[in-house]
Amino acid sequence: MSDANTKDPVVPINAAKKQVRDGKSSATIYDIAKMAGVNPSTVSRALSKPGRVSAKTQKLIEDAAAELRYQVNPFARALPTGRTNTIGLIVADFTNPTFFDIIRGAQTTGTLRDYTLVLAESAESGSTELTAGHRMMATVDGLILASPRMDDDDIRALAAEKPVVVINREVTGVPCVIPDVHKGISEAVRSLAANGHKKIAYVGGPVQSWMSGRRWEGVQAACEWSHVSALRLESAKPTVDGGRQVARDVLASGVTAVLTYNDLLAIGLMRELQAGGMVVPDQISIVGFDDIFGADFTTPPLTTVRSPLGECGSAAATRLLDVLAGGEDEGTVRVETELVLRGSSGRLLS
Amino acid sequence: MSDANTKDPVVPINAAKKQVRDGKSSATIYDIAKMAGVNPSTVSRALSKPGRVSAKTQKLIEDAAAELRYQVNPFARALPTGRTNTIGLIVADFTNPTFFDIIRGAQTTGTLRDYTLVLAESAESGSTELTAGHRMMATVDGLILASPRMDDDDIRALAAEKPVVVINREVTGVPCVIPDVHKGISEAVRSLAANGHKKIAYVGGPVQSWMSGRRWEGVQAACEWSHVSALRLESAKPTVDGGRQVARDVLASGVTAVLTYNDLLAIGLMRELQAGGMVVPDQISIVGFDDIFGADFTTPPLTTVRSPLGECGSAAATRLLDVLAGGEDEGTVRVETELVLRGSSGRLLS
DNA sequence: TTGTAAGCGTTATCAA
DNA sequence: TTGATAACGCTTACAA
Repeated sequence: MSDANTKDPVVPINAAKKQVRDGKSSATIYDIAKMAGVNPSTVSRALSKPGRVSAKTQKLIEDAAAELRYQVNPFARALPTGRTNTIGLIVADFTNPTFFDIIRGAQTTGTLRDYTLVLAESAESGSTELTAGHRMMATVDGLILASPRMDDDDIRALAAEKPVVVINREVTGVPCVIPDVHKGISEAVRSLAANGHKKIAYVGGPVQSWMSGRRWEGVQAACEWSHVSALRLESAKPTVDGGRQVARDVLASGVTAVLTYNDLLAIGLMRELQAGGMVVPDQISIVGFDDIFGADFTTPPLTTVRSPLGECGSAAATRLLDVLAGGEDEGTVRVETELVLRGSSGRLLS
Repeated sequence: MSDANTKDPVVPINAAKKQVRDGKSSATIYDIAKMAGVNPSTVSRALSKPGRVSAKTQKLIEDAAAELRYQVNPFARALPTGRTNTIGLIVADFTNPTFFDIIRGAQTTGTLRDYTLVLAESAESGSTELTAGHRMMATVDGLILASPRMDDDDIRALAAEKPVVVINREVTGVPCVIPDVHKGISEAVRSLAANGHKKIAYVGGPVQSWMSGRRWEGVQAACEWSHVSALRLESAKPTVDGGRQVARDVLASGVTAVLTYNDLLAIGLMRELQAGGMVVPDQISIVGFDDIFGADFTTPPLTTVRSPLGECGSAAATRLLDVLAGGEDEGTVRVETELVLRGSSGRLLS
């Protein structure tokens, strides 16, 4: 009776693996139990929640576990509990550095709280994004959605399955964390106005982008307040290339300053303008959005409204983990934006 | 008999979860079996490997699965098989844009082959990195290590557990994918020599960095070949800031051109030099390494030896997945580097 | 405080 | 070709 294996009539499913384990791979709670002379369930108790077991056996078990270099098998644990200790993060586009900071933020705080981060790109359309979301739901305890293209109802459908936190967008009924554009934009517009600009343009991002809409609203409001006129231009895509393409519209519009939906657009626009012989900021001021990596590499360095994306990522992870830990949480968390005044904006010389 | 739950003497472990499932959450092969009027094991066969089941029942089962919106439970599957359909990627530093391309590459090809990518940062020292690696091993089928600080033996120890592929470094006995610096560097040095440079410096990265060593060797070889003298300078850290700090050493060395271990160093160096009044490339040429995102944002845009990092990531994932699919694979795959000639290098004017 | 045993969803062995 | 069933490693209700 001491060794059940010897009289086991059926060959274990993967004898090969077993052999390996006996050699070096990870031990199970059964191994620990045998070594400590207790029952496996006691081992389980000792190793999961503290204090459910006498101090003596606790030590016995911990020692055995250490000696055997025990590591829980997350899959075996997930099966009965349903908890995976994993959170998912879906970003719209790996190609966009905006998401780098978000990923980093989420990863860091996830790891801190002993959660694994799994990453997916939603590419393409809102529908494939929804599919990706559903698929991911199978493996994670909760999900962070960064700038999803899905519509609100789809997001709520996802949120009905498991906890979801949305970044860069507000969806009622779902916890969200968004940069509060107000402060940063008014600082930007005030700065522009103070430098004598009377007419500015906002270059929008994708039309479906919730964030782009908010930024445009913010620009309008701030302009009104500062008595400068604002007009909206459209970009084909929110990239450096899109920025280059919109240069002629900017020129044609006759504005002396432009805010763009994001830094990539701003950089493309600036370079195209410079290539055409214009001097930034002497002839035109350019202000980007986000303060992505590399925004200060340009000459002049880009003035931009900083979105604390890393903070968003980490705030989102924190909220998600809090909900998973049993907290109730709804509504929107706002992180402050601020103007980062660098060289691409300033007084008109002419 | 129609509802087993009512007469179940023992309350299921997570009755709450069960209820949810009955409402909407995912069905199991038992549900499908019941619906299709077959045994669960038949469902398993039908759904895993094709052709092990009669066409008729196959269809029956597939229809039922579709109707129930069945999704395998990866955890349940992982338990008996040991296969998780997950690969791990450990990067040294989230803060370094170099890794984003690698992540993107690995992610993309992983997803393509239906594998999930889990991400970890190894932060700090080689020892925590080893720990992270071991921990990760529990959850993944294989591991990609990007520029690890671990020593070769540790990497081999990891590789003994499960398939490992290393990026940006060569470890004998472990499949590696590395940029072949030779071509890119000789192009760079030739270009510099053709522009009349006689004495150039290489600004090294972290001393333990395998890659930095190879690059220095490459520079030496290429310089010898082109009859220009090469000297090596050290940086405190491989960042923009590190680049700024090394500026005075560069100045003191009297070289007219410098290659740096990476683009970040080059950018920092260039800005510091420019801030001190030097004109790039008229007074000094600067060549970076990697061609990271943003390398072309500078003025002048950075000349750099491009490492196809995305390709490395995707090649590593491909190799790993091939090994997991049963292929034998060792040795090193090299991806070609090339000079990207932009504005920061050129002829000396003086 | 500890042991017993059922159950999580899947795969794989064996028998039919 | 299909059905019955043990096994994967862990958690937890219940009994002791």
